[in-house]
Amino acid sequence: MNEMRPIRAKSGTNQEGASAHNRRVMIDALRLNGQLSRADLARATALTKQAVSNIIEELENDGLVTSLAAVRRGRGQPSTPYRLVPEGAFAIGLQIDRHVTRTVAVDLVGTVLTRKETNLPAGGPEKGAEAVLALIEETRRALVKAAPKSKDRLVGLGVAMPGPFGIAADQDDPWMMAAWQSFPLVETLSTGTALDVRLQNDAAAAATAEKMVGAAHGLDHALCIYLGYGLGAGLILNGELYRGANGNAGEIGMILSRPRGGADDARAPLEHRTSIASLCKALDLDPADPDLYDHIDAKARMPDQRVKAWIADAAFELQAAVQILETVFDPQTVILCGGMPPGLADLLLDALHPLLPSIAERRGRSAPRLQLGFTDPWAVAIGAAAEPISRTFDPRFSAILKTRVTAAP
Amino acid sequence: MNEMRPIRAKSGTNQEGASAHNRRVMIDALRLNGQLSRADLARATALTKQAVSNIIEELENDGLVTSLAAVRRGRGQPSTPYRLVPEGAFAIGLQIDRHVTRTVAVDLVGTVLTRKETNLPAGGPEKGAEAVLALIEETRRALVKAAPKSKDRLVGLGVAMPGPFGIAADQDDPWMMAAWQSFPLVETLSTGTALDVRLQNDAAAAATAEKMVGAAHGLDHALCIYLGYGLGAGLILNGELYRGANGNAGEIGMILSRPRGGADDARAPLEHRTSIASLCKALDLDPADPDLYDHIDAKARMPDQRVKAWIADAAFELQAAVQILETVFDPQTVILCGGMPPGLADLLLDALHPLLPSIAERRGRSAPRLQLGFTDPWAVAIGAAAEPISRTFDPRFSAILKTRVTAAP
DNA sequence: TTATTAAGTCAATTGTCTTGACTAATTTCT
DNA sequence: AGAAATTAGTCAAGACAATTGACTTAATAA
Repeated sequence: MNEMRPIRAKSGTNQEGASAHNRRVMIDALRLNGQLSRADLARATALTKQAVSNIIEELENDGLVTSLAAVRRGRGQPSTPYRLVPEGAFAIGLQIDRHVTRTVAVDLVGTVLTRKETNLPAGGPEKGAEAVLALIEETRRALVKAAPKSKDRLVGLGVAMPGPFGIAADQDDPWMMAAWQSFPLVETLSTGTALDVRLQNDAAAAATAEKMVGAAHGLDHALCIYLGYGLGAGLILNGELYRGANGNAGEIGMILSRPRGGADDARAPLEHRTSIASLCKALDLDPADPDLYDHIDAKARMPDQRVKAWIADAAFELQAAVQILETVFDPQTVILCGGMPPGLADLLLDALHPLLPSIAERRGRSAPRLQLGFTDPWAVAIGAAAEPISRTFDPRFSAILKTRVTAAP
Repeated sequence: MNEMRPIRAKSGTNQEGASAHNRRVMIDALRLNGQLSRADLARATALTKQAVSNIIEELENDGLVTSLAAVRRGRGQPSTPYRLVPEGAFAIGLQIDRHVTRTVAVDLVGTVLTRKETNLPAGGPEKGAEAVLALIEETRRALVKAAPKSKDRLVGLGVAMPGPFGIAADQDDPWMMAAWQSFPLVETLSTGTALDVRLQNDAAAAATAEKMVGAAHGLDHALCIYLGYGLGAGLILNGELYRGANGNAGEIGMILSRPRGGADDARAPLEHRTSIASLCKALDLDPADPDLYDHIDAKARMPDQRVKAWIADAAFELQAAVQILETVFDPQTVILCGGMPPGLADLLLDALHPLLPSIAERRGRSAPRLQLGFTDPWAVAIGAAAEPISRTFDPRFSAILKTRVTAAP
């Protein structure tokens, strides 16, 4: 009788949605400002003192916030500040990369409590999935040992791996990332761990880390360029990570552009020239070498001609990338991060200046156009762990709505 | 006593915020689906039948929706569909461009009711502001004549002009756009018209038009490349127009890239090669000529060598721009629009194919990677007029919050 | 004719924020 | 020293909007 076309509509909300949002706003405000009194919170959130009082009391009962000693702030009754309780929530992060697999556990404020690293057995996900589950189990045990409360307060498992997802990928990748990308990893880990599992690409995870405990803390519009084995960008727009229609937003390593000295139509992916993979190629390093980081570190400390040439090339491309991202997104700042030795990062940042002119050159900037973020190789795993915390506690549109709008990775 | 640092926090919400959101969700659903019954709406929005009934009754009393004849849909009581009432709201759009100033008035569903065009007196905003106010007044009168209800139902004035805003601009622009860009236009128009005035750049306006009545209707992730006198992009992300930290997001005409055949470091703004301005330059046309459109139309119908060369050049650059945007945003589709004769648009679209490979090439795409949007020169003015409608009636995060978070243009 | 299904209403309930009056603690003014 | 002003925070009642569950109405299917 009826054609049964699907009805397209956004979800509605109710008082509980509003309440959930307000709880998140309180937590966000405490995270951003360190400590605030109930009156501070009322002013900052435009809610009434009474509403704030009720919510704070609830959060205190839930073990998410705690009061500090009263402070006198001039005239009037002294205020009682509140702060987040780190042990209020925990999450585990998993990074699957080509040469290494890492897990970390973090608490509500982003402190790292455990970290583990392993090399997956060759053979892709069919064999590797089991090892990954074992690693997570081990991490969980270590976390419970370090923080017994975590047993009931684990909010989820965040997974980060190189993107893009859902695309016919390079088949000539010896680390079988393509196999991992098409493997039903989220489902496998969900059933294997009974945790809420979400997947993002490594650049997005790096951006999540920068947002929670790094240079993007408190910024609503920030872009993280992540220089790892590949090249990507994590996009923080309107205070939330932007994923795009298919979870592949920010894969700037796949921008096609002309190499220096190439012909007009000789277009190649940016990450062929600007990534740790390209550095390894340029320096004849073995990317699978467990001591790769130290080798690169040594090279960066005493750069020879080949290192200098790679840096010049990479900086040339990154200048363009930064200018493009600034022009397209109009962000407050761009953050350069990646799993590389600090020496290399400094050389690269240096070589990027002066930056190309862009609309980001405006009077009264508060943040620098480009700054260095985490270069810690663990940043991606930390960001992966930060995602469940962010999803559970940060204010976001989808958290208000009745049926959670989940974007497929 | 106290250091008085500002407290950073997001705004809270309450039942009224939730209610406002639900109203918007209903209107959005009716806009997207044409007509829906209360039961349909309840299912689609995850609200209860009763809640929907109350909201719909209220919207009907407010003159925003109306019921249609009951329809039998198989077993069960027939349902009563509702649809939007076009006369429920009106808005005026103003486009200030280099050579021409246009106003249009639209209703709730985006139908254009009046359109006016004028040439501003030379001398920039000091002299032009008065003429603009007069034009708006004239439009308002014409609108009231065409739709008497509009007198009490005018929700705002949307203004579109070329960006970027707040940047030290080209001073050698004979049309004094720089002067307009630094002129306090919003304030002047606000006081002069007593309307709610908001400013956006022309590409954003074009995207707003595409979203309300064009190719982006119902899409949550779409990019509109706007080829006008300059070159820009309007970004629809998560169903909302993205403005960036300073309202300049999408100014892709200012991407610096190497011209075909140029040296590696010979970087120039994209719009120097890809814009109607560059076309005029290439064809020795006078951009201020009131018959410019017809001249270009004639050229496009019988393209000579110079036209072909320009198209090849522009398409070469646009291919790269589309690939960059797809890679960075991972949208559902990219829409090419602009104020140009359809013949030229077709030639351009043709020359853009085959598109460069990108992550947008995935199985099961529902929308084409690139499609043609409005080429109507009035699209920007229509988009400007659609902005107040969208701001007033579309679901958006900021509409739920207590203190409206307004981004400065 | 009867059962089933679906749309939509009625009336009471619930959850959450708001309102306005209040208490408490501190500094500033006289 | 005492009074006034200011600020933090609580108490209790009220308002608002969605929910709940029973009900009515109207159609098709058996």
